[in-house]
Amino acid sequence: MQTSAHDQYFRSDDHNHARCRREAVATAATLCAQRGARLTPLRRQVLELVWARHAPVLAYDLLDQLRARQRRAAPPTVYRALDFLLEQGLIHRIESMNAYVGCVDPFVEHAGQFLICNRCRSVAELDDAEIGEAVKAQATAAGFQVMRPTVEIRGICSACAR
Amino acid sequence: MQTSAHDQYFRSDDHNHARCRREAVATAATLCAQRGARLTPLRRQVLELVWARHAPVLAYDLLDQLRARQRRAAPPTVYRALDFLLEQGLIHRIESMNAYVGCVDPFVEHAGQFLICNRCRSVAELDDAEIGEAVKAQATAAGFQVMRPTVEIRGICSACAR
DNA sequence: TCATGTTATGTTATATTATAACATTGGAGG
DNA sequence: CCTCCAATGTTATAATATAACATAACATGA
Repeated sequence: MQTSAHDQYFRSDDHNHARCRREAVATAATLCAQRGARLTPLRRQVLELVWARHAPVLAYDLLDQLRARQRRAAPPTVYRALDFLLEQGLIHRIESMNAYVGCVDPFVEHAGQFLICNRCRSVAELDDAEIGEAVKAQATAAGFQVMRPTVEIRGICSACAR
Repeated sequence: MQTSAHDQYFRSDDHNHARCRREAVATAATLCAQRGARLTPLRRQVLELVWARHAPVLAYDLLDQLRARQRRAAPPTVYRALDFLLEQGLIHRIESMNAYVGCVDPFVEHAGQFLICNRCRSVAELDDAEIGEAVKAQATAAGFQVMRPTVEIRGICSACAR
């Protein structure tokens, strides 16, 4: 399989995504166990659904999918599970899409920075120090105390630009 | 009147905001005239309402205010005016709040970066080259073509932290 | 001037996203 | 087992946004 420098950002179409998802859920289970947080069957199921792709998923799409899998579900079912996963840092909310995406590094808390393709919707999650420092520098100059930085870069990924 | 280094970011409570608003609307009129875009009474009125403060305004609050001023208005009335103002670069949408804020530099197109106080909701609009370049560098490394960068930093402004 | 096409606004209905409030269930620890 | 608290179920509704079509206003060339 060929690789390129871009691969560390966006996943190729043919990467083993089942494995990504499996590992993400396993990691989540470990972290929750460590923290005494309960990754219930519902929450785990929602996490799996969010991990369907490296792309943001809408809350009501999750709702439809839960219902398709014979689970009684209403909007709060989904939003509460998402709230739990957000609190645990297992997913991120993409503000510019009202959507949710799995966190690729849930071990340490971080807001993340996202490159989001407008065509295929794929997301690359970054945690770039230079962006973070540039933001911090401006905040400091303004006497501003950062609580939650949102950095979402919309555009076209290399695969879609070809 | 005392000033501090922070003033170039957030406006003090006692700045002459009526003047900010007047100038913003005058600038908008000039730009629209230059471009052959029509800043109709409705659009101008919405722009004035968005400029009520240096803080994001919700679409349905604008709707209520239009109605309070004896104008027949429905949601599309407001959203269409907002769309026009966004297209002309006269306002920005704050994705993390579903809200809209006046652009402090509408002469050149730019996405802007925002420091937003969670307490008083005041916004400081930046267009910092370092942030922009750090984002650009990551995008380039990922082979990603940036179309619309969203940078919204939520936190506490210096006035509210005191 | 007025006929005409185009842009802007009015109007009604509905889609989409999210939360409030209260009832019920189920698990963990005493 | 109890008991309590956390999790989920359930119903209703709030908040944000757009679709679709009707009417009005405006610009411009005949």
